[in-house]
Amino acid sequence: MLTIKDIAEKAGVSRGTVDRVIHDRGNVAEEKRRKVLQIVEDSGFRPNEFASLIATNKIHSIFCIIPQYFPGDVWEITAGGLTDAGKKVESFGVRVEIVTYDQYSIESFREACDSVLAHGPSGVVVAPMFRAGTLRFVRELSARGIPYVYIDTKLDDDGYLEFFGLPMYESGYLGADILTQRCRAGINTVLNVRIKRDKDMLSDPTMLRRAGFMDYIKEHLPQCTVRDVWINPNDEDEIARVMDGEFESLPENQRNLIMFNSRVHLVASYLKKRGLTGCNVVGYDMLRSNLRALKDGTVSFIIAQHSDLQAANAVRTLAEYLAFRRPVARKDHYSQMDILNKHNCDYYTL
Amino acid sequence: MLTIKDIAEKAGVSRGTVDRVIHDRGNVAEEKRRKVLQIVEDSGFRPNEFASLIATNKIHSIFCIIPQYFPGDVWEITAGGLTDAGKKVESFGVRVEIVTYDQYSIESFREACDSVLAHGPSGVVVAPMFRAGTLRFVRELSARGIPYVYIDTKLDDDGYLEFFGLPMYESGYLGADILTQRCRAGINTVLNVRIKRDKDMLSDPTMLRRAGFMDYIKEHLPQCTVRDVWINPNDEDEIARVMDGEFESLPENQRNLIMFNSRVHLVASYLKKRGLTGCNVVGYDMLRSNLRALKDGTVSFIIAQHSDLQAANAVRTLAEYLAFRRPVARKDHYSQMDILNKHNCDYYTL
DNA sequence: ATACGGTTTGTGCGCGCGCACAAAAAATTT
DNA sequence: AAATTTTTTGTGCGCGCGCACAAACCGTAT
Repeated sequence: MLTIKDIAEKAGVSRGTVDRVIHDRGNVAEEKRRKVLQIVEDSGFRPNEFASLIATNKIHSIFCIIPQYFPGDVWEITAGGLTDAGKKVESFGVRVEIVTYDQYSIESFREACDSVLAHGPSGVVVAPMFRAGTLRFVRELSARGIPYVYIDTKLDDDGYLEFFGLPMYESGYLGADILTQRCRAGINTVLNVRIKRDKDMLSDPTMLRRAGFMDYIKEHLPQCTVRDVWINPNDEDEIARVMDGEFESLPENQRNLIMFNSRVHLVASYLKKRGLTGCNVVGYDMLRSNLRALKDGTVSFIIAQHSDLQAANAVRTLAEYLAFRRPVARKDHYSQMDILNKHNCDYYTL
Repeated sequence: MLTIKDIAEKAGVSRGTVDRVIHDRGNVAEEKRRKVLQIVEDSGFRPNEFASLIATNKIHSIFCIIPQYFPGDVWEITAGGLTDAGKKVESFGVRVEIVTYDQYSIESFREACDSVLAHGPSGVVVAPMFRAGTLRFVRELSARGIPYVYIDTKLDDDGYLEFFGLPMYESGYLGADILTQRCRAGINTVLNVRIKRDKDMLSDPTMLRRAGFMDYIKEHLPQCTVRDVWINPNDEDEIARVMDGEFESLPENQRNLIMFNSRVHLVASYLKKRGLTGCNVVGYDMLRSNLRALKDGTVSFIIAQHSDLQAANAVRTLAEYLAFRRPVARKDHYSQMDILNKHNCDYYTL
């Protein structure tokens, strides 16, 4: 492995000069600069990033801005990924801080951004919900030379370092394919179980999944109707009543259910209570309760998009970029969509 | 972050003493040893592994022993993973070398082992095929204090550092479930397409998959018969003839095919030639040709076990263990089994 | 020729650690 | 008590790098 000293000798200059060239710090005669650059190129020299890390002896801070979350919420999963990655990058001098905002208040988002700016972050991870506010924010970051990474959603600016997202539409399309796998020809009804509370939401991200699902149905099973069933997540008895009502009029071979949020375990509990294991049920996200439902046969498939891993990767690559100056390989990363059933889900717990 | 100097001051000793205690190098008074140990425990001190890496300034070599392979072989995938990981760990002073042996000659395996021992490796990754020979080999490694990692198969000794394997039986079981998903009730025939050459093999690892598959069928679809179809991988015309013959007597809704090796693309080519996209076809391994078959609709599902990633992880963790003294978290790692179809496979290419 | 301002270059120190060797302390022998 | 051996402890150097500061260089004005 080559060192800075080797390069310096080859070029007939001192270590300092090489250092100045490598880091573009100026104050070096054009002629020598070119010579050093040439040798660096030819030899493929890259400064030892570990030595560099301990020499700089800096502490970086990454601030992550995501929506507020309650227990069981999808954003809780994301936050978990951020925290996990935070522990891992601690050893190379990167602290990770999470700042949350109310996703229904642009005001609150501004405050979060301003607060982050005030802390003077080395890097930022942001899950944006408000276009204008985000644009203003990332412009300021760019002006200050602070790298930022989008997760979940991205804007169409090109200043971001990376983007880690979930293909929501595609996961809905996939869900439709998986759900209708079984006896495709005979399917004429699908129940889409939805959460009452979500009815009033301005922008429910799972609507994209629904759109993908609907398009698939339209393309492949035009004769099939999709019926919405609204349930209250906090009232077990009401769920039972509503579902009982639906199932009464539904022939046994038409019990196809899908939920686009992560709460399929709610329906699973109902099915378990009624001893109905033969239904065709598809849900999303690898919550423990969902996995349990897979194992006991009440849910057929779970599609896992690992938003926790996405968040963790965002932090990890940004941390490596800051601490090791590691260039990023690609800008856009879309999560894979794992199809889980009772026979393979045990192998997904890390 | 604490440093050795901090610990030394707290304990009222010098850096050297702390160093001796941490690395169990002896030559330190029992009383002080205990005191230092206490402080290290309490403060959760871990020496900065990056500083440690550059200070030791050692080069480690990992030797990997795997069966010989030809283009398109499964072991080629494994070798790819080893090589990839080798590039990544180069930066922390670990070289990776691959040594192959003829998996039908115990003699050749011995030679490979002896050759590796002669090179004085820092660590070893081995995919064992011969029990006795491997046992002899790993005993010698243990005696010399050289850590070793199993991939693919493991022995029942307990000296290994880690094991990275594929749950073959389970993947066969899963394959059966996926294959028979569609119109489960009506299935009465499955064709298991097999490679003629493999007929003579003493131990074909894919036989485990077949066993898992058969057990599933026995348990869930006892009325279903599994018929073997033998093809010659190098003769496209013969494949067509054989398959034509099989299909002639097979009603359209009984065209269920599975292959337990990675060659499902052979059947896919045939199906494509005949314009048969409605068949129910399951195969294994994420070869590019298999993915293509998924996309064009001739193959329904591919089960991917990522033996390349397994190999890469083996090298990575061993390298980190050697270079950074990172303790290993778990001994046994089984690969996940990803279910791929035409709608999610694009998201799996790293 | 000397002084001066600006540019360019070289060197020394420190980051945290491992390791070797010298110094100090303790134990043993004479 | 002195000499010797053995055990224990402290210190200095180097790993590869970043950064600051001093030294050297250069051209121009005095």
